[in-house]
Amino acid sequence: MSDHATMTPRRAATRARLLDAAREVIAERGAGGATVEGIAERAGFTRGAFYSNYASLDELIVDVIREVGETRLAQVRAAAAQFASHREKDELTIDSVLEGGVRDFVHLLQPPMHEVILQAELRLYALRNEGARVGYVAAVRETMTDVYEILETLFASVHAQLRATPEITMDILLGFFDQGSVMSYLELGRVDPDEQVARLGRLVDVIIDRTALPGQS
Amino acid sequence: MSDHATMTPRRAATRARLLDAAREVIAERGAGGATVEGIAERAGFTRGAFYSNYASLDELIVDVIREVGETRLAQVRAAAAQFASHREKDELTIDSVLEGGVRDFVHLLQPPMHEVILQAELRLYALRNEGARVGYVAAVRETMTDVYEILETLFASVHAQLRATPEITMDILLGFFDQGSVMSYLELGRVDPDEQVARLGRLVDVIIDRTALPGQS
DNA sequence: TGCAACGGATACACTTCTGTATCGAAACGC
DNA sequence: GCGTTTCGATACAGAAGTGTATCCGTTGCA
Repeated sequence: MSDHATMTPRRAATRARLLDAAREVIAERGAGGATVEGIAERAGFTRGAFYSNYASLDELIVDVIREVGETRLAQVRAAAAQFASHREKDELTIDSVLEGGVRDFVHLLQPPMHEVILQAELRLYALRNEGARVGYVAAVRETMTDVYEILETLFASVHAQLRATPEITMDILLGFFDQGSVMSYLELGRVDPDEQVARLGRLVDVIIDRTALPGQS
Repeated sequence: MSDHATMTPRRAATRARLLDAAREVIAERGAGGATVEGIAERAGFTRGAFYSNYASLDELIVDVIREVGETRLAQVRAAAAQFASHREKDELTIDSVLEGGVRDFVHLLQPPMHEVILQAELRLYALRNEGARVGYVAAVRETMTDVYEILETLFASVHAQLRATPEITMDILLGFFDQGSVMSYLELGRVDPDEQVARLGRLVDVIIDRTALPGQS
């Protein structure tokens, strides 16, 4: 199911358009407010096309969860690769490393509002639907593991210590940025990039131990 | 609007029943899936009763947001009062204070699943509806301020320093427990009290500076 | 006691969505 | 090139919800 490689190009393309449409509609109207009719129409099809590709709306939403998870993981890995290539030529002080990290990762911390809403909707959907939980949790955990490895490498390269276990550190990170982006949109209607960078800096000061470090400016 | 003191008892009682029903239905079916019909029926009324008390579903949901905010604030203040009375007779070491804090506040960190879902739904509703944002943000900020003052008093009494600003500290706390309770429900289907207490302890070790402290066990 | 206002129930017309069944057209195997 | 399978459109009946209009019992007040 949903393995695009094993289906005809036409079918794969139709499903891809339905997936895109579903992301939009769920972000706009919520998982509860999303209808087969609305999604098919947004994709430029009728309901007939939908039902010939998915047995139910739930099946499509599970597919959306899978796809969003894959996309996010790919983005994290791309940012990590970019960071790794930068790091080779950059000076290895804690500040330069942090600055590089911010430069390469900060776009992940400023999701547009519809992404914030979509994430929240999918999380809620997973809370309510047993069948979606496994896929959702797996995607989150995989992303967390990747991010934690990046963090560990990053701080190890400047001999800094994370103050907490991987699990706690990742819970802090994820919760912190989730909270920050939501409150930004609620209070300002937008996310301020400079503000997020500053918040990231202050968070780093909390989660790492800077006491016995060389190379501070 | 919604000031129960200024309306007839009958009207106030009807609205209270509709509010309770709305909380349940929103938690079960989402803000998008909640209907006037469903809420009225849950409250034991017909739609006629609903429309004679609220002009629209949106008006009721805004009232739910207000009520949930008030309830949470009251719970926080009750826990704080309980904690303050305990603290007078307890020994003032950092561990006894932390233990007392955990004892009095930990129930706030283990919301039942329907509360977690309701909170998430209301947050999403506020993200989508400009009219609900002001009330939502005010309620969150007021709660945050109260909690921060409690934290500050708590740590000052044992000469401990919070490592970050109030805003950052509260964002970490809120995000951390939001993240933790959601992931607990997704992975275990429940929140483990002992686990949450342990997480709280590890989080405290991250957000405070224990280095130059007296009275550690 | 009587009447006016209020609160809640019922009825109505309208809209939106669902799932299935049927049909034409495009793509594919031989 | 021709038959077969696949894909998407159209049609249909039914379910569920919406907001308004109307009606009736209750309550409160003089």
